Amino acid sequence: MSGAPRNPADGDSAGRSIWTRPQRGARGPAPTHTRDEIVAAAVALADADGLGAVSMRAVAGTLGMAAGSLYRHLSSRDDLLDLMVDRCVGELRPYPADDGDWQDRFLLLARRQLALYRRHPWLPDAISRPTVPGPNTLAHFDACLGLLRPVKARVTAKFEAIAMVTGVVSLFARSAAAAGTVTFDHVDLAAYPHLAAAFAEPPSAPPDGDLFDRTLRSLLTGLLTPNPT
Amino acid sequence: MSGAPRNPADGDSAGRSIWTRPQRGARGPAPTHTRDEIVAAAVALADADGLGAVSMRAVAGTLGMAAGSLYRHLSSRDDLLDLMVDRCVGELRPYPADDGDWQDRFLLLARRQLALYRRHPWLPDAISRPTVPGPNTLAHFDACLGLLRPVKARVTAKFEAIAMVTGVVSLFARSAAAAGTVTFDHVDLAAYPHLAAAFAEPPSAPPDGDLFDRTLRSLLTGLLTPNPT
DNA sequence: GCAAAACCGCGAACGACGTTTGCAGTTTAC
DNA sequence: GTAAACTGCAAACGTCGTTCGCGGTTTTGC
Repeated sequence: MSGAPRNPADGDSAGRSIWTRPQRGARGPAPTHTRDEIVAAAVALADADGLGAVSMRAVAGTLGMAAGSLYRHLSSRDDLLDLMVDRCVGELRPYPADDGDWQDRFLLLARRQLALYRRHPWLPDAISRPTVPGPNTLAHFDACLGLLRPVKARVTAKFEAIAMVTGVVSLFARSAAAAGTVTFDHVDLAAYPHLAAAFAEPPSAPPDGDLFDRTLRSLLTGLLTPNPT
Repeated sequence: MSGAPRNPADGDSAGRSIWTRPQRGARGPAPTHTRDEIVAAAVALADADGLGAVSMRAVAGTLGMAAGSLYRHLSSRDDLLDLMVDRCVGELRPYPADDGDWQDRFLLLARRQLALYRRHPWLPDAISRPTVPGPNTLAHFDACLGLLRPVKARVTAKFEAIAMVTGVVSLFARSAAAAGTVTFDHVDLAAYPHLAAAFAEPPSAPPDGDLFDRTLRSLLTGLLTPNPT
């Protein structure tokens, strides 16, 4: 009988999170697949068919291995999602240098973040979920703090601003992904006068400036400006 | 043999969505539970243990019925979630009157929305999902448009502003629900200098004014103000 | 060198999930 | 009064995340 230990670093207190668990044990045969391969396969699956397509069986299947074998590399599907998130957040590198106008730099990073979320539409869903931040996520956060160094504000205010900007970027990505999904067909507009009036207007094209830019700029100045209190 | 029709209004083109499906058929015995009872039970379950606790078996169980029987009232779990959302959005009534300063009124409604999301922490998750808007959701949207009537802006701009405010309220609710969840323990801060510096600061309490208020105000003026373009 | 310990991948299984189906019983319409 | 429509139930299907025990492989310690 082989006994209790089934996973590397599965002891009482060591390696509780993915980020501290060794990629492979030091004793047995070489794994046929690396952790990176697994995460890459999962990301490809999610990019193609959404988060729901990332099942243990599907991920293992594209790699030609059995579903249970995945648990040699990670201890749960949540771990896999955490790894996927951090891998994609790594695409944000390199971060903008922290010189010049801080708001411009910050917006540049936010725009890159938006592009990232559009490239991986499942990312907002994977992030809005109790997550253990990985090295790339921490580095991104650190870079944001670096960009905000010239700003005179409390640290908590900066934290809040970063979180809010990240959240708003998610909203933009989501609304772009869901464009055309919401339909008001087959709705009796009689009971909703303002809605009916809105639809009666000529369907003017959206020629306003850059909504993303304007939104984030007003958000940043609102949150990180020495407010009169 | 009873034949094809299994659900009320299950024909070819009628009653495709919950909102057009009749609550019960006209022919058979009286249902032992109403649709409202089912939705209320599901909401109670979600309030207590989150969206994951809302399984067909659990909902049916608390009502003393079999899981499959639920499909006499709705045609999928997604339908149930849509009903739950709309039921809770109904708690936003009555809407503020559309006189006085429109920004104040709008913020009042947003604050009520935040309270709603805190009362039902699963709501943001249930909303961020392809959803068919129910009557209460439509009424809420209509009320928002009513409050924005004195604003001189394109309809699309108003739509965007409403969506953005709703999204930001979700963010606030989520961040409040996840407060203390994110932990930076067991992280080697050496690699993240700005993060380390931030934690080195005295942990000043958050005595800033009203973050919610400031955020939404700057957002609204940024989105609904005649911008110079 | 050699045994013990640790690790790898596999296939089968477990419990929970959403949903479907056939059936017996009940109510309404014609 | 008969046929159609509806209700609820128990059982089942397929999928999911996850666990378990098994042979086979590699390293450790002597």
